[in-house]
Amino acid sequence: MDAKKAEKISKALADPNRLTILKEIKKSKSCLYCVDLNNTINLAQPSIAHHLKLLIESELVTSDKEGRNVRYYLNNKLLDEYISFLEGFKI
Amino acid sequence: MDAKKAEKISKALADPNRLTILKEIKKSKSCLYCVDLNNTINLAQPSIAHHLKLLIESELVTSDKEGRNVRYYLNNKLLDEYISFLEGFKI
DNA sequence: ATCATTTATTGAAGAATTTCGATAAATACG
DNA sequence: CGTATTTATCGAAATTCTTCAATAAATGAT
Repeated sequence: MDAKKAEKISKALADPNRLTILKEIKKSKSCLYCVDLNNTINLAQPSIAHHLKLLIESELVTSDKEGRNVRYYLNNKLLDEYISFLEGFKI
Repeated sequence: MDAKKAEKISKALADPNRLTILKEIKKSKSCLYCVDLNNTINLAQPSIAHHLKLLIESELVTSDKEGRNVRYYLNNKLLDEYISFLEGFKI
């Protein structure tokens, strides 16, 4: 992973609501629907959509459509690559 | 590590110049002087000082004074804690 | 086909971040 | 002491990010 990609992922992680979304994805046993976040996160719907978009653009989260719902998944592989990048800073 | 702390660290990592600083700390074999960064990073001195301050406030980087220089170190322990926090998102 | 539900987009306001010039503070050197 | 070097702080401008209301788009249900 290059620094530019790591920067984008760091930015995706640099917001409390996006961290909450990742926690909810984990809690939901591998996926969740966007609509479920409206109960968990105290933000207007367009704001949640915005945060999901940033997470997807960072590729930390993937999605697929199921009818009119969207399911979200964590990209474990990319998270591992990001972690490896960070390990590279260690002495 | 709680989410608030992780957010702060993510923010510290969410800038190309700060990632460069961390890389330089690594390259310098465990420490470096602030003044060395002026050659590596194309920013005015107050900007570099600002980025170093954010890294130190996140506690990802520690420092100690040596005469009029300051040495910077990576906080390996905190980086590991951050990585553990991220691992917590994995399925 | 109509209506309801879920998600996405647009545009704008406010907040936070980045950057720099100017300047101050601290320390080393002669 | 006076000067040079290194780092920190202040204040302002520019940019980026967050948030929301309004609205659109897509799909499901009746």
